[in-house]
Amino acid sequence: MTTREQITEEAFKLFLNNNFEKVSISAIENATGKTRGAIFYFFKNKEEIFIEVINTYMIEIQDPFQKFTFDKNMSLNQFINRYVNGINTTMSKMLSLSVVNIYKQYFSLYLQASRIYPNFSAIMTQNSIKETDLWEKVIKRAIETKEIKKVNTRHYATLFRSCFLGLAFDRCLSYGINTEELSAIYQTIYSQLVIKS
Amino acid sequence: MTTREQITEEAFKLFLNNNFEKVSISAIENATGKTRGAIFYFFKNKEEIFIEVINTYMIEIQDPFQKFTFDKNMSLNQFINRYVNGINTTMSKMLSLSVVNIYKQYFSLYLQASRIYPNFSAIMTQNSIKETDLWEKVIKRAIETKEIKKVNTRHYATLFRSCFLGLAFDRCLSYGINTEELSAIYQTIYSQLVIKS
DNA sequence: ATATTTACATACCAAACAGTATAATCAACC
DNA sequence: GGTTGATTATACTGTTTGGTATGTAAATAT
Repeated sequence: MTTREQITEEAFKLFLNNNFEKVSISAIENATGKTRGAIFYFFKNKEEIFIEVINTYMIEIQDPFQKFTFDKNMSLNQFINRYVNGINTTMSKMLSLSVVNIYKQYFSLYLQASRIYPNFSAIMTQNSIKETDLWEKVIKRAIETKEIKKVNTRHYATLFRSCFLGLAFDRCLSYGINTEELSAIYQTIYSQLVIKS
Repeated sequence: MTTREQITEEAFKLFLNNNFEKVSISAIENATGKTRGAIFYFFKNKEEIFIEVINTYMIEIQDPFQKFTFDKNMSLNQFINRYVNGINTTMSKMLSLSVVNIYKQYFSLYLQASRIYPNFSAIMTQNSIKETDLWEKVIKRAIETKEIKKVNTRHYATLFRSCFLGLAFDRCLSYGINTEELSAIYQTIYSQLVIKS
């Protein structure tokens, strides 16, 4: 791993646990074992380190998840399973770096970024719309194929998306989110929509 | 308004827009028109100001909402309307103090508090459980009275709660939440559960 | 009338901070 | 083996920070 990558990774961990202002260059020195000289050789200032952290660990990492293959023949049920699995793997990736309470830290960093990183809000808004659109497509197809009843597709798309976010946020200060519970809730909603044959 | 209240209110506005570390005592001086002497006469240190802010604007303000009258005879449909209205009024109260993007600021403060305010996580966890319990009670009654179909009450209680939170968080960086949309989504879920007579 | 408390204001300080200037080290290449 | 450029270490600086020490005018109590 290059020095630049080391600095970014350690800074990421620090920014997860503390506010931008609280993370001092000295702290990054200690965490990386490098000195001021090395840090300011690669980065112009602290903000630039933050930008790099967000690019690496919040924007690029989300991309493959956003673009995860949308199979034309996928049923809503399959999509739900795929979605929950996607959440699982993304978060495993995170957990391999950090330690505990990943959601709380992630949400915190997310809001920090919205203050410091230019265009962050715009990028995340785009992602949100894209994901909801994806949900809607799948739901529409599920209605066409008579997998589920006819419902307001936009509302259900929003619901499927918000439901995970909301649960994650609600639980982020306590015992955290549980993939099985999330999956079960999705199944409960689904079971009210599905046309039993 | 007492000096103490003035300091608390101005500090609240500052803490909504900036991280704890970024809000300097000087900033509070400027915002209130008072001086260091006054501030440290009423508060031991910056943390104590923060604690007071959280007590006043996050904990006490939520209490009446948490305890909002649960009428034994209330249908799920009525409860949903009451809930959405409750959100509306709570947020109006906030808006009268602050300016824009209230959810983003509120979530940010919420996560700040979880780091600085002792027991904040525990208090909020309790609130969360209480609210979900309340939803579950109403749903159970709605099943008993044959208002709605038989469903997994815990899952739907969690869903009804998470749905608002998730939508609010999802939209907090963009155009914000819309009460009509929220209401419509709740109605869409409800319409799949209701037994049409 | 005097003493004491309340409610601030002013001046100051040590520590921590981000960032800079410069020196030292290292590897690669001629 | 000396030169060059990339990388890292060290020493330092001006500024900002939270907090304190002290002062003081008015209110209240005795």
